[in-house]
Amino acid sequence: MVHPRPAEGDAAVPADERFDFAAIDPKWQRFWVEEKTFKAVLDPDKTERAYVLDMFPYPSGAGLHVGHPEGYTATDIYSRYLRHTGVNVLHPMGWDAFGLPAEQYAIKTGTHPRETTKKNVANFRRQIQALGFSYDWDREVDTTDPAYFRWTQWIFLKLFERGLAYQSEVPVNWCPKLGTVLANEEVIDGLSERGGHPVVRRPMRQWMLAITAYAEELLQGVDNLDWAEGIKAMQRNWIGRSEGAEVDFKVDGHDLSIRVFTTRPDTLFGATYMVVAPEHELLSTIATEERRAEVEAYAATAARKSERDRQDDRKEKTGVFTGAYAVNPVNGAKIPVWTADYVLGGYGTGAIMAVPGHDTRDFAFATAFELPIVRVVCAEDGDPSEPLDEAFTQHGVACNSGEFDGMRTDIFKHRIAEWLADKGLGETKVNYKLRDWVFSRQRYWGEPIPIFYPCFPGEGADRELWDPRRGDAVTIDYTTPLPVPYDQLPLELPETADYKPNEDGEPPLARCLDWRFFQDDDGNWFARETNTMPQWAGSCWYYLRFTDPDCTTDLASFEALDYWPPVSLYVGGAEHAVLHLLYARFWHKVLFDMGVVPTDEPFPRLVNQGMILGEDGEKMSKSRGNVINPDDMLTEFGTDAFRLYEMFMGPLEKVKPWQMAGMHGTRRFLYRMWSLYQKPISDAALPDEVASVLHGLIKKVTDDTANLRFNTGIAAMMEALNDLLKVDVLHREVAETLVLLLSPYAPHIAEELWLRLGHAPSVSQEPWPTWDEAKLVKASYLLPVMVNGKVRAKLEVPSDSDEATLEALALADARIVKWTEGKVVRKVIVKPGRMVSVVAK
RNA sequence: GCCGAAGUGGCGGAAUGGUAGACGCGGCGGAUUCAAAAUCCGCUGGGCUUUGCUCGUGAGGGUUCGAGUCCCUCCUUCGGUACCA
Repeated sequence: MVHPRPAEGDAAVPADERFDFAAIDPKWQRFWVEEKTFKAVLDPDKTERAYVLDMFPYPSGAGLHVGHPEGYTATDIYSRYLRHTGVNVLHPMGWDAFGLPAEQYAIKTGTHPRETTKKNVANFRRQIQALGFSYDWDREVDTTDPAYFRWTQWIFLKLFERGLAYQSEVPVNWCPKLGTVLANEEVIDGLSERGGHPVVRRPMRQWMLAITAYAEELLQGVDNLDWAEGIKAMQRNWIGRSEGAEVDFKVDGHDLSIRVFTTRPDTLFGATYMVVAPEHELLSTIATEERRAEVEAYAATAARKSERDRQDDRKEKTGVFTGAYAVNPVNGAKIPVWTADYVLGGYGTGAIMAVPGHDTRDFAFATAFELPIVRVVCAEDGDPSEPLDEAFTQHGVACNSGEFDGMRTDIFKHRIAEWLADKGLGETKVNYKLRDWVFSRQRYWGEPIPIFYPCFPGEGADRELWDPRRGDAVTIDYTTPLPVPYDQLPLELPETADYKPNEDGEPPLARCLDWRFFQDDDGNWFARETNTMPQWAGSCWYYLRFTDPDCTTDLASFEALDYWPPVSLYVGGAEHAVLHLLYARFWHKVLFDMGVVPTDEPFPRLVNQGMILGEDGEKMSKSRGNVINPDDMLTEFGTDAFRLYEMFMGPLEKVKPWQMAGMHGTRRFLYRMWSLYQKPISDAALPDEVASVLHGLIKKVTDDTANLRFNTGIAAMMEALNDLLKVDVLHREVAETLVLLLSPYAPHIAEELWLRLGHAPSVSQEPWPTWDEAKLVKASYLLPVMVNGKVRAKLEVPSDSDEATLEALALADARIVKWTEGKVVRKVIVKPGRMVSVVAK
């Protein structure tokens, strides 16, 4: 469709022509892509720069849903706005494309995950481009591209060099029948969710990342982040710092002690028994002969349970007495040692001193097994001899605690820790819930871990003719992990048609023998690591790659990393509140310590868009049949109406239900906007009232856009449009300003109107309008007058009236006199421009 | 349980401690039409004795000339998390 460029001053088009989005949307989308309108260029002279980033999507086969464009539209409006104000903006998009669905599809159909990914990426790109976003498409990245994951592997090697990547045997859910490892969520009552086969907890060699080494830095960094309080709280809770003390309890009759961790050393005198986790290393040592069988049976049962079951079973406390006794170091009391699965092997020391008087879990356990309960804390005015019918968990005053009686427990807590340290019985200690990150997956479609190991002929192998690539028996020395040399990166995935892990839990790569085994020049054999990285890996640093996506010498050039980061605004769903954001912050801090990046936090400002629910107020899902497809919306309502609606629904962060009727509303707004520009354009000077309204609108829209309050910014434009449609002419200044204000929100119609106003494209590169405070002032305004807190009159008063004048005007008004008659006016509060409040008794 | 967010018309939502309900949807009435859709105009929180009065922002208290907004207690919903000693 060809749009004749109208002659100067003649914007008149046939009055019956409607905004034809079906023709106009693709026209401008093509224009932007072809002209590279939104190409971001590193220009050291442009000091005002911004990096506006969306959490890049996993390109699923289902395509875009309406939640994606919510955040994308918000960042797009913001990016376009910043560009109008002269800021150099980096606004990229890419694909987090490794992941399980493509692999499962491969197992089912034999289609290579690479093919599935390629197809899905193409579809996502098409859908996203149809939304008219101002991404710099020259910076598109794909985590599955070897040129990209070369640097993911590079970072892994750096972590390995720094001792932050290591191997460990950690328990996983292993289902021998299915021949696979299962996630906690996939195990129900000790059986696999699919098929109902038994699942065991089994230690398997895994690669781990030592995120706990950064626990304190990750925690402290949270304080300075401009993120929603809720998300910051979730990160803090996940890291889970707790301060307390470790205390040694001697085991009676043994030359050994068991160390416990407690946050309440002030309750030490109340420890009436001790519990060690079923997986505790000393359990079988301390168990007495007559108790041993029962203890071991209990430990075996506990080992068989998945974490999920252990959580589900927690209402009912179980446990077994070991027969052993420990000595309380503060009072010499002999207390029984039990084992119970409410004590976790992986936290603290895997053993606790139980204080049933002051811990709810210990109280429940002591009650169930009839163990003694002693009060050692009471309220300030409480009675130390009063029995406890539930655990008293607050701080208070120490009692039944020997020499410490009467001391406030919050002080006692620190005093006793020092006392224990002096006596060599313990020390203060900080613990974190955060665990090291299990970084390996027994899967095909992920980044290969760039590590290899020496290997040797296995038992019974013929040493002379031995060749592990033929499947000869092999012994791999996993204790000697060797890094793939940097110049051999990327280490790419081998081709295979077999994507399933085998019955031993070995990943598919283990069967790619030609890839797995190789010889050095001296004829020594080596075996590659066959686990791959988890999906999180690629998303841990993609925001750095966007700054310089084609760099071949570094993950990005120094100049790019110095110029663009940190991300000035990061927008995405709250479902990534913990894992992605914590992992990315971790990698970023390591890179910062290495001197690779200049800032210690990657995302100083984060906004989480609220989920969009279905029209029924429920989460959108196929099974509920309440899914809205963006493609359908674009066809029926146009891109701009869709963008406007998603922003007009309510505040960005809020959870909001979809309302199809709302789409009609924003489309109608655009039709009306189009019809406004059918009016004759006047070059006359603006009348004062019009100028006042226009400048008020500029101020409101500017303020709302800059602060991401898009819903009210749109409302202001709707309101202005309603007024403007009532007059016969459209002043050129109004016409042009309005197009500019609209352009970040509804860029297609804005480009078209800008063209028809006689300008060359693109409106997106025009300067943002500014307002003049002086022009906001009107000659008079409506002043509400209250009597005793109720509005009784509204007076039209001159804008320049002073307080005394306003007070006089208010008190003289007949409607006010009616309410003050026969009363004494005690006080008059006058706020010029706001209201007058009269107090009369 | 704990942490976080939020409760305002028929619905989505607006309101620097200062006219509660902007804007949009829906509804009602009208114009246009043979008719309908679309479009345009007007009205639209409840109640009443309707130039006006009164009630009204989850419930109850409090601070203030004035509270949706600030403080206290409680209720409900949503999100996260959980035997973390």
